[in-house]
Amino acid sequence: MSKRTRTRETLFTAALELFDERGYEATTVAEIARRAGVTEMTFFRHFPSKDAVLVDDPYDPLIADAIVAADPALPALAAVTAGVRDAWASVPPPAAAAVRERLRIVAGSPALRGALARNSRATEQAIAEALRCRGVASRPAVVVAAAAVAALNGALLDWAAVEGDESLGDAILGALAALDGAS
Amino acid sequence: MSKRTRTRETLFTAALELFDERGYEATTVAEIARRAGVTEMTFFRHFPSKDAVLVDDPYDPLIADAIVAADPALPALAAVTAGVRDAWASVPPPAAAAVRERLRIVAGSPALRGALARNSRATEQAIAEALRCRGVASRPAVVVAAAAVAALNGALLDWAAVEGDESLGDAILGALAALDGAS
DNA sequence: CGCAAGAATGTTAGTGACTAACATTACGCC
DNA sequence: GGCGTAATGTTAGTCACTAACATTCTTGCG
Repeated sequence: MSKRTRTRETLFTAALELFDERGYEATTVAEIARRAGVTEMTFFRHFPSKDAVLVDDPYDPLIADAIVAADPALPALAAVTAGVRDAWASVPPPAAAAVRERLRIVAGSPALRGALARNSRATEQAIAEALRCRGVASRPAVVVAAAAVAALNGALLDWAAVEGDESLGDAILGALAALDGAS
Repeated sequence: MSKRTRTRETLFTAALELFDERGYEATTVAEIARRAGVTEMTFFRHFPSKDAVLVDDPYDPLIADAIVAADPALPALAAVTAGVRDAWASVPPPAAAAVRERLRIVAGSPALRGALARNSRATEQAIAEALRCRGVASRPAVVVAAAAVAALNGALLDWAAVEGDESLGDAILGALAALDGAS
C-alpha cells in the first residue's frame, strides 16, 4: 500500500471520528490533520475540500450506459429508474454500515446537503445526456435527470436518518418505485 | 422608504453589477460593500451570506396549501405538479428579465447551484408534509418532494441558460408536464 | 547496498467569507 | 430641535482554502 493511500485513510478515519465526536461544523480541518499526524496542507492535498471527505460518488458511467441500453419504448422517467435499477444490480453493495454513518452526518448539515447536490451534478448531466441519446428533448431530459438524482439522494438521506434494518438496496428500489409509480 | 431597505437595495444592485462585470466568484464582498458605499460588515447585516443575494425563495406556504387542496384521487407526483401549477397561477409573475439575469449567474456557478438546493430545503419539506397530510407514506413523500423541487430548479436554470423568448410560466409548466407525463 | 530522481510532506504567507463585541453615527418621531 | 433607537463603523479574530518554495522520504536502479 502506497504511502499516499495510507495517509489518505488515516485522514479519513480521523475525520470521521471527529465528526462523530463533536459534529461536522464544529471540527476544523486543522484538528483532523493534527489527529492524523500531518499538516493542514496535507489534508487538502488528499481531499479537495472538507466536505469531500463525506461526499464523493463515481456512479455516472454505469448509470448512463444502463439508461441508453434500456427498452426504447419506455418513457423518460421509467427509463432512468430502470437504468438505475440495473446499474445498482451490477455493482457490489457497499458496506452499508459505513455508508450509513457518513450519510447520517450529511443529512444533519444543510451545508453538506448542498455539497451533495453539487457533487451529483456530473451524474445528473450524464443521465440527461443518456436521455438525449434516446431521443428525449433537451428540457425534459435535464428536468427528469434532476428529479431522478434528487429522488435518489433524498431516499439515501432518509434511509440513513431513519432507524431500522431496511437494506440500502431496498431503500433505493423503493424510492425509484415511488417516483415512477406515483404519477 | 426606511434607511434599512435603501441600503439593502444599494447593496443588491451593486452586487448584481459586479457579478455581471467580473463574475460571481471573482467579486469579493468587500468590493460589493465599497461600491455600495458601506462597510463589509454592513453587507452581512443585510444578507446572511454572499450567495443569499442571488438565492432566496419564499414559495413554500402557497405550494403546500395547493397540494393538500388538490384532488385526493391524484397520485403523489401528479398532486404535486397540480399544486405547483395552481400556486404559480395565483401569484403575480415576477419581472422575468431580472429573474433571468440572477438565475443565469446561479446556473454558471456550482457553488451557487448547491446554495440553491440548500435554500429549497424548506419548500421541499413543506411539500413532503403536504403529501403526508394526503396520506402518502413518509419515504415516498420525501422522495417525490425532492424530485419535484429539483425538477423545478432544473427547469428554471435551464430556462435562464438557454437563449429564447419562452416565458417563465411556460418553462415551469413544461417542466411539470415533463415530470409527470414522462413515466 | 547505496544513490539519485520523484513523490509526499512541511513551511510560510496570504486571501476571502463570515462572526463577535463594542463604539459611533444617523434617522425619525414628538 | 432634542432624544431614543436603529443602522453603521471599527477592530480583531476564526476557518476554509491556495500558492510558492524548501525538505524529507520512498523507491527503483545500478
